[in-house]
Formats: sequence, C-alpha cells, structure tokens
Amino acid sequence: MTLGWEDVRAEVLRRIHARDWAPGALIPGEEALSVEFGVARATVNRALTALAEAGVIERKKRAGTRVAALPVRRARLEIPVIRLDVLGRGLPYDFDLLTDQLGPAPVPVTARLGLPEATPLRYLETLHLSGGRPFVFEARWLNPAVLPDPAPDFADISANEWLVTHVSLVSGDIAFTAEPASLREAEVMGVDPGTPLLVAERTTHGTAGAVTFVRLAHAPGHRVQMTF
Amino acid sequence: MTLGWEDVRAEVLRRIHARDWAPGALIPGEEALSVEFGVARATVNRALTALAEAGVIERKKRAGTRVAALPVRRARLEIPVIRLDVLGRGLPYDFDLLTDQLGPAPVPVTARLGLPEATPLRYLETLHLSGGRPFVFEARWLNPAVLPDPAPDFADISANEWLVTHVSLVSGDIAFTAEPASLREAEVMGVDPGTPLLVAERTTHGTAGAVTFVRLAHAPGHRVQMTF
DNA sequence: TTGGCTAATATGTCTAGACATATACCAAGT
DNA sequence: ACTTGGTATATGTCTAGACATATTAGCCAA
Repeated sequence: MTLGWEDVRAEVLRRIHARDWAPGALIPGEEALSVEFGVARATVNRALTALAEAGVIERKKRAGTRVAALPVRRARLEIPVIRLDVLGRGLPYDFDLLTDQLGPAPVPVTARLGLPEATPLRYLETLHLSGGRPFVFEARWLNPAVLPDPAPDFADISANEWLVTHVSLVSGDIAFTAEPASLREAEVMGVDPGTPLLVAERTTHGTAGAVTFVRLAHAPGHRVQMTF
Repeated sequence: MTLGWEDVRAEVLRRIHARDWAPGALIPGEEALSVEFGVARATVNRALTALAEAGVIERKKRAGTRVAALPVRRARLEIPVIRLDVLGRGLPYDFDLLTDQLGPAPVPVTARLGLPEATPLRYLETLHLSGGRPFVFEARWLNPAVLPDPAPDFADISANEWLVTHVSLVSGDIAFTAEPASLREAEVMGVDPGTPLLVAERTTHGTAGAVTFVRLAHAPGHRVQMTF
C-alpha cells in the first residue's frame, strides 16, 4: 500500500499533537521525511504546504520547518447569500424593499469606500424575513457606477443577490460589533430600542473600484457560527 | 520568460472578473490551458486547485471546471491569543484572575462539550485589561482531565495562553452573538447592565476529548474584523 | 568588532509522464 | 420508459529529477 499526501499530513499532524515534535521545534526536512515515508519529496511538500496554510507549522527556506509556537487558530466564515442562509435553516424566505433613493451618502460611508465626500450613492433599506419574521435589516449604500443602464429592480431581486451574480467582487472586509437597536431598527424589526443587535458591516470593492457598503443588523439571538 | 502557477491563477482570475468566462460557465480543461499558457498540466492544476479552495471555481471529475455561480465568499478569522491582540493594538496588557474553583458545570456547558451532566469542571473568570481598562471578560470551564498533575497557576499565565502552548487543540467552533451585559459582566467591566456586548463562545476539543468552553464578553465598541 | 561576501542548504516550483478515481453519457437489455 | 452497465474523459495524485530562491552560517577584510 502506498501513501498519499493526506496520509503524510495526517501522520505529521499526529506527531505534532502527540508532542513527538514540540511547539517551536524543528522537524525533519522534506528529503528526510520522503525517505522515511517512502514517497517522493513533492508529496511531502504537498502535505507540509497544506499544514503551513492551516497555520500548524511555519516554513522558511534554509531555516527549515518548525511547529508553530503560538499556533494562530484560523476559523473560516462562509458568507452566504441571505436567502440561502434562511432557506438552509428550513424557513421560507422573503424580503421587503423599504427604501430606495439616490443622494449624498454619510461621510463615514464614502470614507470607507474611498470615494469623494459628496458622491451620490444609491441608498437601499431591505428587511429580510425568515418565516415571516424579521431576520436581518439591511442598510446598503451602492455605487451607481457599477449598475447597468436599465438598473435592475431591487424589489424583484435583493441587491445582495444581484451583486454577487452580476458584479465581480474582488476584495472586501467584514466587521462584527454589538450595538443597541436604533429607533429605526427597533421599529422595523419589532424590538425595543436599545436591544443588543449583532451588526455586520461589509465593504466591497470590485475591479472597477468601490462597489458597496452594507450594514446588516441581525435579529436578537442571531449567532454567527464558524468552525476550525 | 516562463510562467509560474501564480501567473496562471492571476490570468484565470482576470478572465473570470472580466466575464470572459461567466458565472456558471465551463472553462477549458487543464490540458487545453497548459497548452495555451505553455506550462505543464501540473502547473495549471496547482493554480486551479488554489482557486477552487478560494471558492472562485468548482471542479468535478469528468464534468470539468466551472466558474462558481453563487460564489460563497469566505472570510478568514485569525484568533490570536488575547495578550497579543492587545499588544498588537499598541497598548499594555494585563489580566486579573477573578475566580478559580472546581465544581459541577451548568448543563448547557457540559452539553456543548459532550460530557456527562454532573462532570466537575474547573471554572475560571479572567478579566483581560488593555491599557488598564477592561477589554474582555472571560468565563471559562476547563476539563481538569487535560491538566498535568501539578496544575499550572493561572494567576501567572492566562489559561488562554497556557492551553495553546501546552494542549494540542484539534477542533472547535466559535460563535458570535450580541447580548446585554449581565449584572456580573456590568460590574466587572464597568458598564451599565444591559449594555450590548459582543460575545464570542468557543468550544475546543483535543486529542483526549473535550478541553474547554469559553465565553468572551468584549468591551463595548469592540470590532471583530475579517478580510476576504 | 563590524561589515559584507560566499557557499551551503532547505524550501519553492516546474516538467513530463504515468496511473487512479469519479462520473457523465450512451447503449443495451428488461 | 426505466434500469443497468460499460466507457470515455476530466480532474486528482504520484514520481523523479531539475532548477530557482531565500536565508543562514561562516569567513575574511577593513
């Protein structure tokens, strides 16, 4: 029976977990491991590259490979389209477009998008419903430059979904905070003002520059879950 | 000049962003691309494998490679040791061990760890300080089975840090919620009860089973930031 | 002692060819 | 019409060997 790179990865991981190779310690080189396991060096390389990507080991040319001393744990968050998130929970999805207007955006918004202060942006307020109950209140500022000439009707398809299918999103960032529900949020979501809400703020850039800034206020009790 | 796998990845990504290859569309096979770019098929494979891991394309044997229709955006969260998180913000770090006792844990805690209901766990309350001000209030239940016989003194080293350096952590999950500050949290962190706090709950398992459940209540205004 | 050059070395990547594996598609049989 | 089974095909992985590149350790000169 011949070993594959996943077997090599598993065995190396086992030795690290078993503390055969302690945190911070140097582990044998690729050549040595390839001889020991009876595989080609490329196979060992594949395994170690995967482990390095996972943050378990640190590799440096000439210096060799060592077990990460303070392993930075990495969790991966998968950001689904809200509709699929709701459907995935087994509940019917719906949404209401509450506001849709064009006008100058607040300074913090244009600043985050890297646009001039007075840039007019399309402002959309959408309430996403899960089983008929408020799920997420979305406030979005959208750069009209990314929209095609007959602009899509966001009453039919949520802006969220239209963007991921029609605009190439290149990079962005997301931040989570806990904030008290504003008067507007409280009214729309049917909670008391000041209720703690999990808020996600996302900025997205595409090939042609700034695309959108979204603020998603989640219904009380919402959990954002990740595994590592 | 000869191309590397990163060049291939960049060019494929460019074509996807430029919509030469639309979402959902099939792209040429590895063999065809290797001929076009003048590289070995393994090089194309390396590039496409990386893109598939990033969620940009979907690959299936026999069926070929297609551009992801609804690209699931993935953000990576790096979970640092709290001390390094604080120091990384340029502030001095300190912590206080407020509580350290052994006793039966609440049912939700044992349930999450997959332990019998009455299991006695070590309960630690730690207040992490950033520049002398409350930063994170940590409530931790720790499986005493993972501790060595002369148990470490968590007044000297935070449990957080001792665990990552001394116990092999295999898997776990983390969830974020927004919750009102409890009376205890309000008192310890110097805020009003009911203040929205960003709460992270983490369960961790090691090679020898359940290790720990932590609840981290972050000071108001705290942001958990991710990039994609 | 310090600064910089050089050689040794471990990882990073590429190639060409081969075999493995999953599966879409089609054809044959019920 | 439906099921079953074979086959072609695209991706997945491995090997052996080579060259590239970063970086450290040691040496030598100012």
